[in-house]
Amino acid sequence: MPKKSSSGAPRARIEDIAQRVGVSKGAVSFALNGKPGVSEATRQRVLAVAEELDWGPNSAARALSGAGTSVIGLVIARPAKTLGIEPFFAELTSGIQAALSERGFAVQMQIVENLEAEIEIYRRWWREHRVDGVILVDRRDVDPRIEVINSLGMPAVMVGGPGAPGEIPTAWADDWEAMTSIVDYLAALGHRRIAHVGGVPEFLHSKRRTEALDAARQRLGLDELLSVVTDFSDQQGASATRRLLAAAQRPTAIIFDNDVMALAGLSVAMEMNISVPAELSVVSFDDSLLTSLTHPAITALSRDTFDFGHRVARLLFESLQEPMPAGAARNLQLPTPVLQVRASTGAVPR
Amino acid sequence: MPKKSSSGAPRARIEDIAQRVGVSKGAVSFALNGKPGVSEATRQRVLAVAEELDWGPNSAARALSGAGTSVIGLVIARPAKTLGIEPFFAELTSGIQAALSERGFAVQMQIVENLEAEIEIYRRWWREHRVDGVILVDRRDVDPRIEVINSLGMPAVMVGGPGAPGEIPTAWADDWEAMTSIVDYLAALGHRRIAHVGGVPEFLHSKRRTEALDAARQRLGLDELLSVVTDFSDQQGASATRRLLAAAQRPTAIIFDNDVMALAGLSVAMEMNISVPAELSVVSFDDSLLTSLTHPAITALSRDTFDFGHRVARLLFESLQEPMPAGAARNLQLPTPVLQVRASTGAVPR
DNA sequence: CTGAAAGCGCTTACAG
DNA sequence: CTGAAAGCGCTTACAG
Repeated sequence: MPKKSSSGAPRARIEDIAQRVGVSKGAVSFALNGKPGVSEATRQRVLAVAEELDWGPNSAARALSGAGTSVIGLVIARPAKTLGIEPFFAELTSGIQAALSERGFAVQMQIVENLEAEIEIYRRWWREHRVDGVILVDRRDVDPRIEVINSLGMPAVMVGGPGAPGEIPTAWADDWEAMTSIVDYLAALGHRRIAHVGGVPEFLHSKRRTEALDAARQRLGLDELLSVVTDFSDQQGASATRRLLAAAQRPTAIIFDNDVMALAGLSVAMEMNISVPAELSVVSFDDSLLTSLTHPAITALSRDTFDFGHRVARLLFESLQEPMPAGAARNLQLPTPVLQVRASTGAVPR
Repeated sequence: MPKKSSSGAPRARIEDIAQRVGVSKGAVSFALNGKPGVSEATRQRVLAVAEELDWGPNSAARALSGAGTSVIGLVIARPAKTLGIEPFFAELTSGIQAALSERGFAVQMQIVENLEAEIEIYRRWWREHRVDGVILVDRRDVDPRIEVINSLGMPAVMVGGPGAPGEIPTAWADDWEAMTSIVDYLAALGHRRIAHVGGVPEFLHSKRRTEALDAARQRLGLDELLSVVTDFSDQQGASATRRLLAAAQRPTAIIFDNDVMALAGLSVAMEMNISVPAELSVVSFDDSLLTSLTHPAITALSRDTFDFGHRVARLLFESLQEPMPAGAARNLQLPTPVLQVRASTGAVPR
């Protein structure tokens, strides 16, 4: 319970404007909100005085009289250490914010350690009327959040697909096609031993990628290699790479599920004196500044993550305005990421 | 104005609890908030029913009756592109959140392009009672935010020092000493031509570092070299490095003001076939996963940024509880970052 | 076109 | 120990 701050002018209320202008509070409210019921002359006076007093609506009062909070929640359940380094979320958040602030919404954000904590936060935020809706990221293959969100009746958008989870609108890019485009490219360069350092298999996008890789290998008659499972961290990316490169028949190309692991993998190759791309091609599934910072720069799937965030936020707004009829769900397929070829990939070593 | 969501159970109110238990709303409020005025038996019944109904306080109602919003604001005025990649802010934010969520506070975050936009957000958030206080980062040498915050009377903590700006409590680490420790270390390795790829000179910490470097050079009798000014971005870091390394008398060591630029600088050195650390030592002022991901790993000043955020948040809580008497200001000096020596530094080339 | 009044869900003196 | 009532700052039918 913070006390009133000592200095600073008291913040104006509608009452103050009403007194100065000499009309009722109701009239001021109508004038400020552009509703009919006041003369144009009164409206102008009200607006002028509001400006002069630097008035703004008390968000608590507004929320209490049914207007909603104009706050959107975003919870990310990943270890803070690895999160900090992943440019993806910062860009996504920027895009979300850009769309939200156009409409006077703010983003309330929280980083937590696991899914249980994430779910508990949704419950609390909803119970306490802290947000009007949430954006869910890192969709799971089997995702307990969906049932919770639906039972709460909380407006939400899920990032990750394909397929609509119950009534929750979903925005997704085609990870299958994306992975296929990488494998086709590497196969065209002559690679037949293509390894994959994947992410958390519980994440739907990770699973889709691994499945797509297997399908492509079969279609193209490539060697069967395991996809290594990691937690997306640099450590696990590095140790997976070490294991792969130490094998008798080492791969000629490795696909990493994110930019951080690709970077770590590149370092490991240098450590082991394996030249990239002469002896090993490296591809990252995520693009970011990181991938062009290295030497050689890393070939990566590129997408406009800022725009992605922007679209996701707009999708959420649509649901806020007219909640889904039961059974229906809005879906938004985003552009498939495009391969940005850089110096880390080349023809298979002869 | 979002409509009520279609599905989902209605959220319980104090009224609902009062009806079930058969007491007044006031009694329920006392019971829930642990205040005297209700019998222990009643309190237990109330708590049980609240639990059963999954009740939580409507934050708008609470805020409106004077309890504050339990929301802290954080605005970062840096280009989203470079921000995404800087682990510093994500770790700081995590630390802040850890301290805040212990007390039921949430963080409202916004990334903006410039200082003017940042200031406008503070005004709006305060006008609209959206936050109880804010945490300011990237302190400027001449910082217009200080006057704005003071005139609003908004509780705040400034990250960056030294010295207290007006009445705003300040948390800071000693950048002067930190820079000195780097230069001493490099000088001990025999380096005499030490260059510096600095950040935005308007930022107080950047300015302090540059001054400390000049002082150390003079004290140690090192060669005078300019500190290059950048915007902290990888591009400017890379081009500054190229310029430095192309000079007739190139430096034998370069100090980079953040990890992203150090990474970019390392890539440039590789591009130019300048071996690190044999021909060039590289030091980063920021430590993060990035610096250990490279090959060679980068020597860097290391600090516990998570803990930093935690302390900053606690400092803000203190001000929320008892606002500063005019003139007084709380200050918190944080541990000076410690040099983490890695493979990117070595003896001066002979 | 305008005013007076009730209501949103809490908290908190004030009576009993 | 408990209840009835006022108040926080808005919005919104309801009368005039």
